[in-house]
Amino acid sequence: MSEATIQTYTRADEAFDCLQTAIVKGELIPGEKIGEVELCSRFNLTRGPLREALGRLESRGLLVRRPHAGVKVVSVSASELMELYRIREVMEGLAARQAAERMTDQEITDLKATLDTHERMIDEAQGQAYYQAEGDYDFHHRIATGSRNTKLAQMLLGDLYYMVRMYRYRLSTSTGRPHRALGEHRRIVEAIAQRDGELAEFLMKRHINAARLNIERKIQEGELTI
Amino acid sequence: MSEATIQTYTRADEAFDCLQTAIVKGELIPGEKIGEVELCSRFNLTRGPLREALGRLESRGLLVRRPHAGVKVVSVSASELMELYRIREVMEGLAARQAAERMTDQEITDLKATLDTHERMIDEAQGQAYYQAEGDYDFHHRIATGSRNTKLAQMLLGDLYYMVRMYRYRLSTSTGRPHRALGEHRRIVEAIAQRDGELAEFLMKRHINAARLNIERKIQEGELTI
DNA sequence: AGCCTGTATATTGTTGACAATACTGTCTTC
DNA sequence: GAAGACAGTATTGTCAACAATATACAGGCT
Repeated sequence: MSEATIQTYTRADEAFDCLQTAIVKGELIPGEKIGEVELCSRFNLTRGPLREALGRLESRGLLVRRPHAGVKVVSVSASELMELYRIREVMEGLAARQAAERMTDQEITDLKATLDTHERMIDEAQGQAYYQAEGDYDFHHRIATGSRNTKLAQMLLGDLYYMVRMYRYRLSTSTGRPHRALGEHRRIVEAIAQRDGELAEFLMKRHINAARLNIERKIQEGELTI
Repeated sequence: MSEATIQTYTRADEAFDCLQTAIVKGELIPGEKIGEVELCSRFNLTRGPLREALGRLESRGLLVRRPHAGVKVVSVSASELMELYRIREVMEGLAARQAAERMTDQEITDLKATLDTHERMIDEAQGQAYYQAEGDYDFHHRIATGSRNTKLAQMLLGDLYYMVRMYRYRLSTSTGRPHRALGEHRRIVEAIAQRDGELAEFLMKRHINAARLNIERKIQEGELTI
């Protein structure tokens, strides 16, 4: 049965996916109040499944809801975005450490291969921040999964990354940073390949801290308004 | 208006709270399949709001849902529970550090006062694990809130604690551990009072690690089956 | 003129009925 | 006698109408 893995998708799941990507891609702008009927016609849904999806999104912190008053996309302030990076720092540090202990050799080989792909992507898609961001996302995704820590991966992939990506979509990566980030990625993978969990954790924390400082600097220089 | 803060509660919120506490208190046992209509009659609800609540709970990882097949309470294995503690270790470490930097003097004073209350609780309610657990929860709750990191507090209080409490309800605290835990709490508060974030983080991580080892030992000794 | 109050309206919350799907038991066949 | 297929049933997913509430606007009062 090749179709055994085809899980039946319910309308609520569909609604959830649609809304989540719409929020991440910035089609629904933060702070904007959105009506239920408008969303229904927009995504061809009925209100039942939609409300279920809204509940899930609210629970994940992507929406805020006031009873009888409507829902709106969450708007994260600059300081809150920085706090998000602080959380990522410790959680992904843990993920890197556990990945070093638990990833299979095959997974590590694949991870190295993806880094090569990313390098080509950065060279080819010169300045196209979108693809660079996707590459970065891919890397962190693999580490989170490689940790074999179900809840940790769930929290990173299901919660934090969506919120971070929501902002990464609209801020261009600074020139030079992608190459530096790639170098940092390589060192982290090196540590994982050597099964040095402590080092992998340290390097990952420093990597995310660098990304945070990069954004912080941009905000202070006024290049970026959130 | 003293009633300005009375947020209108919707039936879905009610359903969510009911189910969450029912799961945490063990009234709904893990792995057990539960029907929607049964839940409705049990909590005097209708299926609409209930389904919304189920969606939220699934999104938080307290329930697992298979389309057209029903929902069941998530059953966390022993190793998964240990992973939960690993996550707590890094996240609460961060919370303690930020709390040391940001809590007001008043909050610290209050925190010290609650520790005195906990001490009395432990002495009086000799062996009554329930109250001891509540005191412990209270302490960690205050630290998380004191971090002034909205998302961090949300993830700790809204996600992790419920899963941990779900198991703490059914496992008795070992004799001797409450007093030791209280001592550890005192040292953490001491570090926070001295605004020593680094120390607070270290002590909190060690505290949670000790709790993890305590449970791990019990499981290995067979005193505890999950 | 500004503020408060009351009503109208539009939006959200809720309900119960209907449709689709997975499980269970029985019957048939090997 | 056991295994597979079929149908019935019970449960979940979906829908559209109804009720409740917050916002907005208009009118009156201070």
